[in-house]
Amino acid sequence: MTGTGIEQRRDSPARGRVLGTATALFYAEGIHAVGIDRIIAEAGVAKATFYHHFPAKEELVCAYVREQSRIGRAAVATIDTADPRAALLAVFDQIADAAEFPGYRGCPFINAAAEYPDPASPVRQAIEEHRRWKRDLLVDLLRRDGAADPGRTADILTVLGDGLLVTSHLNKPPNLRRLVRDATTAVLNGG
Amino acid sequence: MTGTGIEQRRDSPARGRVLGTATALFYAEGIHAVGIDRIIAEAGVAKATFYHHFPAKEELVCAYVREQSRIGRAAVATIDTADPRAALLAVFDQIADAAEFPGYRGCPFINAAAEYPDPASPVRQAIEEHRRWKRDLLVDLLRRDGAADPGRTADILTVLGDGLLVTSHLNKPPNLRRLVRDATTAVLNGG
DNA sequence: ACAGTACCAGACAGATCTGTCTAGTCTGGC
DNA sequence: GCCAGACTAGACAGATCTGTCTGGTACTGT
Repeated sequence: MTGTGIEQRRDSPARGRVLGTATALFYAEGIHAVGIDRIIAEAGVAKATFYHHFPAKEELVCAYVREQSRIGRAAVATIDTADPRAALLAVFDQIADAAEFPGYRGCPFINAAAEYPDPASPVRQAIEEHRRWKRDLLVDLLRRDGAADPGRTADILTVLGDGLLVTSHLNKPPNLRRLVRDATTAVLNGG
Repeated sequence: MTGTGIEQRRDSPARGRVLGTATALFYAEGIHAVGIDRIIAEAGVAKATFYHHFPAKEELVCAYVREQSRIGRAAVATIDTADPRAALLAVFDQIADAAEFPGYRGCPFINAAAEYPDPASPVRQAIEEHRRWKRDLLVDLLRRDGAADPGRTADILTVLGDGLLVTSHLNKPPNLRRLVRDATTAVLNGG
């Protein structure tokens, strides 16, 4: 049996163009602020094709969140985890990388959650899944780094990460890269 | 001359009802998700009255942000600042207070910024003004507390505050109050 | 008595949004 | 040859959104 049906549907060029366009627009301008008409126009896709791949806008928003999650996981996957301490620092260095990127507009998950108040909504659950993944990653690295209480230190690192993502967007403090490194090191040593 | 014109307009009962309703709805459900029709219906105000006080929705959104700023400043104003160190801890304790409040949905300024991408927009400038006020507050208290580099420590405390506001909403870590206190103390002693 | 204003009720216009539907093209597998 | 499915173009319906306008009531200061 060849890869028909769902598999092909997920890989179709039109679907990819829609998801790519939506990812760029949703992140840059917000989700409620971008309509379907604009997405299909910029993706060069017919409306029927869009609704063929995504039964409703919310499905597209979920796919957007999962796409952002995929991008984040891919970035982390490039990190060598042989040395857990170095890997933890590298994870946080990536925040500084992202913040320097032109068009940086904060954390896509925090921003999306701001637009979806209901914690039970599929969008929020997709966000939660990503945050669970990230926390599990931190706990694993911290355990391997010999942290006394990996769970609690992961919570503190989560606070630090969220804070860095927000502050680097809304305040743009100077010496962000050093601030990230110092704060991370302080938590890991003093944890 | 009596307090006519702008003064009276700002204090009118209808305007207050609109702003109060909008503040509750915008915070709870997001800004783009709440329409004018719903606000005036729940505030019990005629449409003409609304547009009499707020020429456009964006004016109301700006007033909402300033109202949230007023609420935040009022909360801080209750703190005794004789002891700057105690005052700093009290400011961060208020984050834990807010996070325990039923209906807590994160920081209204961070959430609003997520919906207004243009940093030059009036809404974003109102947000920036609040964040400037908060940073100035921290710098002042830190200086009086004898911090070596009040500006830099204020940046770190801003990261911490933003992180706590976000994480306490999206992760709800256990022992939040102790986490807030420990993290703040660590920054103040180690920073 | 009068002007000004704040207010209410609700129709209305015009734009935009989501989502459906029709009608037809192109391509790959059988 | 034939058919299923991915695709395009675009009309259409119905809801909702912002903002305007009409018309009328009530209070307030002069």
